[in-house]
Amino acid sequence: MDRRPPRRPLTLRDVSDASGVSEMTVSRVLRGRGEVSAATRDRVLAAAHSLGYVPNRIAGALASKRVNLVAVIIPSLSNMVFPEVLAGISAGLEGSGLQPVFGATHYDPAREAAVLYEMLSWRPSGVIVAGLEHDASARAMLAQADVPVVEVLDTDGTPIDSAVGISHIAAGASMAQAVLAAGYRRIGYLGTSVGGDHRARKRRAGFVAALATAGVPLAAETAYDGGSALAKGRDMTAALMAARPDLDFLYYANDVIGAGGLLWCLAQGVDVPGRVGLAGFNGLDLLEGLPRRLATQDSRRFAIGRRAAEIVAGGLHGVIETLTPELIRGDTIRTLP
Amino acid sequence: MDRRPPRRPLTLRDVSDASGVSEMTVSRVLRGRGEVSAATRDRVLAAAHSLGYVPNRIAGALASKRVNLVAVIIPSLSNMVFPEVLAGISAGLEGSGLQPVFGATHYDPAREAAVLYEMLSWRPSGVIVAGLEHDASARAMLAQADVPVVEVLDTDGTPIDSAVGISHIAAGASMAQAVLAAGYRRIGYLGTSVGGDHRARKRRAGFVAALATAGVPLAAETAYDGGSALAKGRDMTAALMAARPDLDFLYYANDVIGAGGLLWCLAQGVDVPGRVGLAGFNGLDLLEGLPRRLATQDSRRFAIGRRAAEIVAGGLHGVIETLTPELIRGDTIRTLP
DNA sequence: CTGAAAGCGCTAACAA
DNA sequence: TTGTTAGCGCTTTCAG
Repeated sequence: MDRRPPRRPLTLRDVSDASGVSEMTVSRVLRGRGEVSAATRDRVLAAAHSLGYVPNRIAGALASKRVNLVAVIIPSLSNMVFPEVLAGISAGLEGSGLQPVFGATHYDPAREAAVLYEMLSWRPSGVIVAGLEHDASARAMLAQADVPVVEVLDTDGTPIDSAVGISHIAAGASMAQAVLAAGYRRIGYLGTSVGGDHRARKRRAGFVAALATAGVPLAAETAYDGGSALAKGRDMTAALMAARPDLDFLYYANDVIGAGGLLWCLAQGVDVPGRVGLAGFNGLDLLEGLPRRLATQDSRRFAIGRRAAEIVAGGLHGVIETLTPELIRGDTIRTLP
Repeated sequence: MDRRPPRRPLTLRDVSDASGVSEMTVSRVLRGRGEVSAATRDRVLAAAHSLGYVPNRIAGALASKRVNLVAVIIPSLSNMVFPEVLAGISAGLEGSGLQPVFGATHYDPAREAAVLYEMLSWRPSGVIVAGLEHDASARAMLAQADVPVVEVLDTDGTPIDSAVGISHIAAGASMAQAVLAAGYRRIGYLGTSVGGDHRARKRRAGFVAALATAGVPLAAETAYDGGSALAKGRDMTAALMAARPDLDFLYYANDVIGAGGLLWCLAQGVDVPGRVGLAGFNGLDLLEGLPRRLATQDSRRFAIGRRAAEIVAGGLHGVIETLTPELIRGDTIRTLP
């Protein structure tokens, strides 16, 4: 081993001195650009390696105007769904040399704008942001950003640049049709009270509208906020069924509360799907281990993240892709009326 | 899709021209540093705002050698646990002006080193990395990095700089003692086959060692890889109990497979915790909604993330904190032998 | 309180 | 194939 490296951070110049090759050529070797003789390359790499040199991308980015960062802005990390989108983004960025930087908004438009400003100050090569709803300031920044901007998870609205997602209005409507076709008529909705969750709101709206078209009103509805969603689903279901024992179908804002409701029904010996039908949303893996499979719709979040990343990596603009959320009937919607 | 003509990005100079104030003073205003008259400040802010100027932190970081990025390196995003650590980091960074940049290693040491190199090239203000096990190259880079390095989730080993986590060996041992005290003697372990999961391996080792001290051998063991963990837990449990019906306790590598096992037992009418006791690990919220609460240990992942972030934000070095994972007995370990 | 000059460490563009 | 010359857009430093 050589002696301890200096506390002063190493620069290209150190590698240049150690190898007797000009800074420019060292730079070429380290980036794998341009023609460099094998001998020179070896000398440079040996020097860089033995010094433990790590290039300074800040300087590199400033000089080249190329930044390998992608800004990712999502509401939260606690909701299972977003990490899965991140995983998809991570997968889609694979091999492109791009790296995700993420920020959470906690469903607060002002924080979204602040986080976005912060991220744009790094001049990322692209922006991926959840949803189509942004405040005026965020909207202006996104419109001015001269890089791919992909709004994900939702296509019910007008994107600023590209969008990849599903129509939550259509998803709600599609579920309503399946529920009606199965003969259920006294239908309750169990949602969340997170004001900023536009996608849940749209599903509910699509669901209610489709019911209305068939002359069926929403019979009851309730909402929760915070805490363990599985337990909340159980408790909400117990409360709603106590208040409205006539209900024959329960549509949940998401699979986790739906699973809680399902477990409650099974524990109570309620006949599912005969006496009461159930459905959630997201298509979580989780459901596969339950004693009975909850009806749901696959929200395609991994695929959405991956596709968004590909759009950014490809430097594309104006791409709009609406994926179709597969309806998974599971065991909680009866087949015959 | 289409492509857009590049626009020249705005610079300080544009704001300077628009406001008639020198670049230097504009810079001061925008950073809130130094004494600037209210009148000048207002003029500058008005100009910056109306232009939609976003500062270029790349240039700023190069000039000031200050970077508001924190590198976060975790094995994966699909395992619930890591997003929660990220959420803790996000919370701990709140108000510090620091932003997390994350990368996933997929439990591959070579990828860990590659991701780390990539991140260090941005000269982050700190590094938070999962675990104490790294390859020689990663270890060397971390040792040379002149910023806080916090290894999280595990304290069974020697950290490079700081560490915040729990002792998984002790956690396994502690669970073993609870199991033995309850009188269980024919004990099986249900784990994962992810080779790089050092923490699960350490829990198992601590568990087995503590059993051995009491003269009790591990009676059986099995492992899974991939797929829906809840379903896997159910299937593994079914298979193991079929092969070894004499087992009276099942220790799971994590709560999700444990929950799957619990649901299977309940569905089969197995007397839990009388005939068979069960325990998992992590203390997931999920468990609160199950018909019976699985015994587990809180792995303190949010707190760990937050604390690690605080260490980075504080610029601290050499801090070692071992949190204690609370034992949650739930309803799946009997109280009397 | 405000401004001018001199880089930060690297790479584009050109020269040799 | 390799080297030289200018910056990239900002902040530090020091002068007014």
